[in-house]
Amino acid sequence: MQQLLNHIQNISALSPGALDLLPDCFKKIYLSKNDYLVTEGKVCRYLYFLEKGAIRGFYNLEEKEVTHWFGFEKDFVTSFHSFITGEPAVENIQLLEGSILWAISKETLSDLLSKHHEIERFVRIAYEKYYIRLEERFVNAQFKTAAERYENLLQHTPYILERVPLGFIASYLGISPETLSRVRSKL
Amino acid sequence: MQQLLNHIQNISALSPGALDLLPDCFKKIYLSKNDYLVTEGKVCRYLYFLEKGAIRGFYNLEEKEVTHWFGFEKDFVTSFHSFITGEPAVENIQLLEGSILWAISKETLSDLLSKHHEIERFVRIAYEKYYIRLEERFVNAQFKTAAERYENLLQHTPYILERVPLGFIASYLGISPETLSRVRSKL
DNA sequence: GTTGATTTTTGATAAATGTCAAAAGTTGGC
DNA sequence: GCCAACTTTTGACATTTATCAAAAATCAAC
Repeated sequence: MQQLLNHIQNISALSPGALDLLPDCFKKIYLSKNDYLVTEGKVCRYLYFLEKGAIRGFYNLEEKEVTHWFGFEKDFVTSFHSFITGEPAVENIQLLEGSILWAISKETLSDLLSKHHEIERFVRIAYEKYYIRLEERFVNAQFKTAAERYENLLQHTPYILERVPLGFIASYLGISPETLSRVRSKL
Repeated sequence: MQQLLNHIQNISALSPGALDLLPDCFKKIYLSKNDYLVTEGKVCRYLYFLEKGAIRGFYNLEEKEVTHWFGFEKDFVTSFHSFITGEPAVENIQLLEGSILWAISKETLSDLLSKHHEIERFVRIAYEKYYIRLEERFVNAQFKTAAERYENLLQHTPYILERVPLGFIASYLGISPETLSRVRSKL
């Protein structure tokens, strides 16, 4: 819990009063490798903070699993579209390692946001960071070659390589495992 | 101005008190086709609401202009990364048509956000909508073929075709103008 | 309307990446 | 340690998309 509180404080300082409310709002969850956190077709009503572990988001596109993001320590994770809109998730979220998470329900979060400007502010600022991160990935995905995307990953998020099988990374980069293998052999 | 106020109310209801503050916070701007709103290398200190007109964001990648987004009526536009971080913009924003915009400075907006929970809330909700929009584009960009991306545009944002030259649209879809032309001839 | 500039299309070819199949390597349970 | 399952690599080939060049179409200013 302390790690979550620290992470929040890092993004936007909260008053002791607001901070004290948080521990009761989150529920600790332990999950094993390969467990599912979110399943396609079901509404995702929780936002999670990943304290320890690794996780991937993927969906099934024409018989194939397409992994489109990874989460690690200190990431907030959820099926964002489903969580926000209340529609069924189109993606699955699965554990890559045994993990420890903290879950907050949409209702509890909404309540916090309504009652505490400083928590609303924290979320607003967190969104800015996540938006910028996604924007970078978007540009990378659409306008760079397979080799450039891989080099970019090496430079900016090399820890992914240590913790995720190459097949998932290939998918994450939008290339086939064979192409990734060839890109890697030429470096 | 009324259009801007309506649009904000549509996203998240504001009290009359908060709403009354807004007109003085925005400055009306008229720009002509081909004018620049944001230029690469300069810090972008304003957020804009596009009341009337059309606009594109692009950057120069290896001698080539890469258009990565369009804005139309009722869109908030800015060089988001630069506006949020205060770093120089890496992109350019250029008018595709003569346009009417409302500008708010970062300082003015920050002030509103700090003083009024309901405006912070509105921005938080607006971010959610923009995040979901970007997420959809990301998945589309990375995991669909050229033809699928074009068909997706036809289905979801056909008005872009009416107002933007095909060359820019090709770039927006991440394909060459020649490929776009061929995709179109087969439908 | 004519003309020059720009955009779009068409054709030929090249480069990047995907697919399929098989071999090699790795991993985890027993 | 061994075996079965899974992942990664390698090779041959197919497909998609880019590039270059030129023709056709469109646009904008006079």
